[in-house]
Amino acid sequence: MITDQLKARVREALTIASGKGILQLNVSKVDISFETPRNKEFGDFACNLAMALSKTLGLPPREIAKTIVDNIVTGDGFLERVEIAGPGFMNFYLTPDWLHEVMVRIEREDDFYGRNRSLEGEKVLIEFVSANPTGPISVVNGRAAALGDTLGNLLAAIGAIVSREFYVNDALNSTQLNLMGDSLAARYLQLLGRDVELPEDGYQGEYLVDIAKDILQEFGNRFETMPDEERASLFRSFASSKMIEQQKTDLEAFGVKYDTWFYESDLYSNEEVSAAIQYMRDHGYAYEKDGALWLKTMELANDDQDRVLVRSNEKETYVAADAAYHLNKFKRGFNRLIDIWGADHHGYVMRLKAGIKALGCDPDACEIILTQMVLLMRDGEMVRGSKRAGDIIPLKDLVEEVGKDAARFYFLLNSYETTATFDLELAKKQSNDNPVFYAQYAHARCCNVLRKAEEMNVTVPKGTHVKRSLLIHDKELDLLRKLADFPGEVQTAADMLAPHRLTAYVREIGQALHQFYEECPALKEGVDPNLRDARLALFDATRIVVRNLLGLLGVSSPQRM
RNA sequence: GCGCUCGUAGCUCAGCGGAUUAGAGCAUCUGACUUCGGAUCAGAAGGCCGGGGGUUCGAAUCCCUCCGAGCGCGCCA
Repeated sequence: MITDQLKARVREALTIASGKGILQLNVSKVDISFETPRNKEFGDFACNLAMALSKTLGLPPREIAKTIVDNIVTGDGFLERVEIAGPGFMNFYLTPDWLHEVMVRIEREDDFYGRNRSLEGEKVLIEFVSANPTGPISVVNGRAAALGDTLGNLLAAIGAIVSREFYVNDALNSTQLNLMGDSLAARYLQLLGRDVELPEDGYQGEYLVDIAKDILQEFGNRFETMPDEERASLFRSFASSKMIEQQKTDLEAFGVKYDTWFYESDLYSNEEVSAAIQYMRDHGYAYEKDGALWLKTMELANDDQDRVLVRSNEKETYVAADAAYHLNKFKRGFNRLIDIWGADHHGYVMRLKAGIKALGCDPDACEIILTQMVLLMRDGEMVRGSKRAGDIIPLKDLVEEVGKDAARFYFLLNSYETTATFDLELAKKQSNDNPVFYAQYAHARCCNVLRKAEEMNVTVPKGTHVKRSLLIHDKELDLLRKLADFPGEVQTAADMLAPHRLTAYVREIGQALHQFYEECPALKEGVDPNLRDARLALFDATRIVVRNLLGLLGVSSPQRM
């Protein structure tokens, strides 16, 4: 990256200065960082090192800056000059050549432009959505789905091996699932004309009626007369398997595909839960009280009270299963776990971390991302979004209404740290204004110009063979600057686990492209062929960057719209 | 009551220690079609960055406090 070269220059200058005894510091320990100034007048890159060093060196920032600048190599066709500004900023002005070279690089790296290997060797497991199999994927889950999937793309882009996982809460002691099975059985019997009521607090959603119809069609009335208990267990498994199937379909329509669907029930059948509990006992992290088994979460994770692992009725709690589950993740070779949860589970973070620690694993290797709530609005009223009451808004509906691209982009638009209000009507209405189209149009526009060139029998030239130094128009340089930012933007977004930065960035690229398009014609009459070719090459480079960027977001790049 | 999170333009949000003008989009108002497709571009207007203290050369950004909103505090998941 270009800033690495600048860093090397600065480090060189520091070494010289400290060699002369002007600055007294351990050069290898100095952390040098660059930023791209908001205002172009402040150069291509700015460095605040002098201010940062001011305290440790006991010298005024501007004086330090001067020493560094005096010892830095400039005027060699790469770095034009360095200026000191304001309280002690060093502003670096590069020759436009470096921007022109970006075109060559983009062309050469093509699909790989923007990627790097900084996370090589890291094996990351991202677990997200993991909705109970008691209803369809809702728009509320859409946020986690878009976030998790895109984070996966991002981390993979910087070299990690990424696996996406959905945890299916299908354990036998799930009361929700039992209730769901009973509700389904009631629907089934109702369809057969029997006068059966839904269980109290049962699941009211229409989707259960649909599933009941499927069952009726496939198996007829053969479950009508069987003993209640037998039917209950049968319908419980029907309910969950049908639901999971549907969840898979809905998520795939949203562009999310998991590497694994991990069943909680497997943890039990493989006795991993009991083994985990035994381990905790053996290591003194669990104790008995009031007939139950407790985990020392106070000691392990500063919890305000200890938590139950095994109830007095001998059923394990969620803590036990989840600890065992995370141990399983580590055992599969992942050295970094990312869990995406809704903010309503934040009270649970400590417990899980305690559980992980009690099993001898490193709690810090597990990052838990809490997405703020998505509040539902319908007809101007808040909706609780309860699956039981059947008032959820399915993600499927949104995807069908506005399309996968707009739906995904919608959720990636802002940080997961802010509470979002979701109004389906508004989302539909706004889909025409969704910035995703602005970005996609930028891509289509590039394709269009290139296509037009071919129609005019102009061969689209390679950036390598073009007179790049002709690109000196403000809008050309602005666009090139944006394209040059891409690798850094990917890195930052991945480091911060913040995909929403990319949705902001893609709009900036779009803007730069559209402005360039307006002001810098390539194929109009009277444009010098050399300039025309250089501009065509720039369109092509932009096309590649936008396509790569949208790809990271899981959004398609149409050639025409 | 205790804990976690969030308060930035009319609305939806970026910015999360840096540069005397705090940025986008939508909505509002003006302009640009003899066009490489206007799903575009140019411009205007709109803010004591919830209030108050503090740390710092420098704060929307870090700390404290108050106010407001959301969410948690089960032998539920």
